[in-house]
Amino acid sequence: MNITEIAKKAGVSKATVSNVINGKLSKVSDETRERVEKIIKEEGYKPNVMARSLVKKESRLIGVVVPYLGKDEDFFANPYNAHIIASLEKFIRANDYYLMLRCVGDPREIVPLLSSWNVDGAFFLGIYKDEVPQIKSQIDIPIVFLDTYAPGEEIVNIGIEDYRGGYLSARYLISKGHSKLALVTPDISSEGVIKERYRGFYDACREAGIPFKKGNIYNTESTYPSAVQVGQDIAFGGGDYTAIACMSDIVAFGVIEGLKQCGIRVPYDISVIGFDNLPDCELMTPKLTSVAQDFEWKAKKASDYLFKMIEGKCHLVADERQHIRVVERQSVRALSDRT
Amino acid sequence: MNITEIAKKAGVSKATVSNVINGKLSKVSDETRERVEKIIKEEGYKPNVMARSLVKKESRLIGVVVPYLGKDEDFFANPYNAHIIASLEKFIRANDYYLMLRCVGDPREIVPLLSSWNVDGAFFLGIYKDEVPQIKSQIDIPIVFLDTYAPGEEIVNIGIEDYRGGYLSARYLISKGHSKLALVTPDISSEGVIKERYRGFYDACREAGIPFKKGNIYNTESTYPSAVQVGQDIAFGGGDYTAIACMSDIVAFGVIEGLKQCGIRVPYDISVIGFDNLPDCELMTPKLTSVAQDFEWKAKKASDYLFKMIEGKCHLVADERQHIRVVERQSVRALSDRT
DNA sequence: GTGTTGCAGTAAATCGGTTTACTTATCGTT
DNA sequence: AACGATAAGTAAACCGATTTACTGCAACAC
Repeated sequence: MNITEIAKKAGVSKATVSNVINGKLSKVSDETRERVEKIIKEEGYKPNVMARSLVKKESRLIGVVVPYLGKDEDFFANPYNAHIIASLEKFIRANDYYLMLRCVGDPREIVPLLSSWNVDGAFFLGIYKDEVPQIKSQIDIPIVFLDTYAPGEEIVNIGIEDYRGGYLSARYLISKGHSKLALVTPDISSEGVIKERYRGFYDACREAGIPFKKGNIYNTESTYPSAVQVGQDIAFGGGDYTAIACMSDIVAFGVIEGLKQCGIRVPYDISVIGFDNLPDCELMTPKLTSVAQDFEWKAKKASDYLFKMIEGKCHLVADERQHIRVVERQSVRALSDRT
Repeated sequence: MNITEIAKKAGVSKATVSNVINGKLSKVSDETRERVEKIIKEEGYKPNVMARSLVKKESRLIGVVVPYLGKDEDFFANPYNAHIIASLEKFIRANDYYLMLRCVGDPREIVPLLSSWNVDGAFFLGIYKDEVPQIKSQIDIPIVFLDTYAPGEEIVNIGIEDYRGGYLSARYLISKGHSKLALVTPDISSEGVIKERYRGFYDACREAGIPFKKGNIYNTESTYPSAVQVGQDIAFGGGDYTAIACMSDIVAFGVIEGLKQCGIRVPYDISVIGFDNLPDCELMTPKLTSVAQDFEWKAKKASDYLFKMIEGKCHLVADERQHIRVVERQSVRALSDRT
C-alpha cells in the first residue's frame, strides 16, 4: 500500500494525500481531508520512511555510537554504557525519533555510515579528543558528545566534573584516615575523563601531603575480568595499601572480587571506592562506596541539546558538567586509631 | 556528493557507477572500474542508504523490540534485556546490518512503524502469545521471537527450557532440605516464560510431596524496587519460609535487599535462588545461586535464524530451547539436620 | 558473408514520497 | 464589469539510488 494507491482510492492526487498526511490544512478542504484520512485508516497505511527521508533529507533517525573495549566488543562490557543507552533510548523515543545503535572499535569509521543513513543527529559516548576533529569534519549534523574532553573544539559535550570526582575520591579516602593509596584505572595518558579523574586524585593527594607515585597505579581495562586480574595482582603484589580507588565501578567490582579470591576482605583488610554509582553498588556486600553520577541527568541534558539543535537547525557549543558527590556506603572503612 | 556527480567526474553513466559499487564485474571493464573506484575513494563517497533501500526494498536495518515494564520505561529496568540487546547488537553488526532499537509498551503498536521503515528483519523480546498473531499478520518480514510461548503459531522462537528451569529451581531447594518454599514472581497467568517456570516449579513440589499453595506466591514486577518491596513484605509477613525461589535474578536481588533491610540474613535465615544467572550474581555477597541461561547462545541462535531467513528470503518455523542448569553459589544453604 | 554470442556501457523507468508551479473556481472590491 | 486574492487541488519535477531494456561492436562459428 503506497501513496499512489491511497490517492486512487480517494479519487485525489498524490499531492493531496501528502498534504493530508503532513497536516497542510490550508491546501485541503475539510471534506477531502476526512475522506482521505478515512481511507488511510482503513488501509492501515503508513508512509514509507525511506522515500520521505530521501526528499526531505531528514530521517528521524538518531545514531548512538558506543566505542567498545576489550575483546568482547559489546557495549555491556561496561554496564555504564548500557545505562546511558537505556536512558537515551527513552528520550529519543519520547521525541518521536528512532535510535540506531552501533558499537565501534574506532568511532571515526562510523561517520561516513551515519551520513549515508541521513541520520538527523548522533550521540557519541566517550570519544577521545583527537577523534573529535575528524568526526566533526566528516559530517555536519548535530552531534552531542558524552564524556569527552576537547577544549577548543566547537562541540556540545555533556559530562560530569571528572576532576572533582577524582579529587573527591581521594579526599574521601584520606578523610577516613587512609594514606597508603592504590589507584586502579584504565590508561591515564589520553585526554579524557580518566585523565581528569586521575589529575583530581593526584592533586588531592598532594594537597594532603600524601605521596602518590606512579608505582601505585594499576592499569586495567574497563571490564570485569580485567579488573579481577588486577585485584589478584594487588593481593599478591605485597604493596602495603589500606585503600584502593577505582576509576569506574565495574573495575571496583572486579578488584573486590579479585581481592576476595585471595582471601582479602573488603573493607576490613583494605578499603575500596568506586566511580559511577551503578545500581549494582547496592547489590553487593559490602555495598560499594562510589563517586556518584546521574545517568538520567546526563541523558536528559544530552537529548535536550541534540533536539534543540535538530529542531532549530543550528549548531550550539556547550560543555555542561554535572556536579557530583560521593555516595557513602560500606566498602570504605575508617582507619581510626590504628597505625 | 551523489552518484550523479561521481558519474560526471568519471565520465560514465550513473548505471556504470552503480555497477561498480555493487560489484557487477561482468558489466564493467577493469579499466573503467578502477577509474570509478579511484574517484569514489577520493571523494569519500558513500551511497545514500535511503535511496538504495527505496528501490531495493531492503534496508539492512534490523528492528529490536523490547517491551518495557514498570514505569521507568527503559530497557534497563531488567538488566536481562540489556544483556540480550548487547549480544544481538554484536551479531547484527557482524553481519553488516544496522540495529534499530525501540522499547514499547504494547509491541503491536510498533509493527506498522517497522514496515514503514522497510526493516529487513526484527527481534521481539519477551512477547506474549496473544500478541503474536497481530504481529505476524501486520508484517511479513522475517522475525525471530525470543522467550515467547506460542505453540501452533508458525514462528521462530529462541528460548530456554523454562519448565525445566522452574522444575530445577524447586528440585534444587528441595534437595537442600527445604520444604517451606515461597515463590516471588511476576504474573503467572499469561502464557509465557514465567508461567512455564511456575508450572515446572509447581510440579517439582508436587512430585516431592511438598504442598505448594497459591498463598506462597508473592507477586512482583520484574524490577528491582518492586522486588525490594516484596522482600520486606515477606520479612514482615510472618510466613515461615526457609527458602525463596525468584523467577528472575533482578527480582532475587531486590528480595534479598528487602530481607536484609529487615535484618534477615541470606542464606542463614532464609535461602534464595534466582533465575537468569546475570553476571551480577557473582558480585553480591552471598553470591546468588541461580538457574543459568546463556545470553550469548540465545543471541547467536536467534541471529543465525534471522539472517538465514533474510538471506534465503524464506520463512522458517522453529522453537529452540537452551538446555539449562543450576549454578550453585552461596545464597542457598543446606538444611541438614535442623527441622 | 551471415548469424550468434558476449562484452561494455547507456538512457530511461522506477521506487514512494514531497514540493513547486500552475490552474480553476469563487468571492469580495471598487 | 474588471481585478485581485484566496481556496482547493493537480501535474510534473525531484530526491539518489537500482534495474531493465537496449545499442554498438568485436569475436567466433559455420
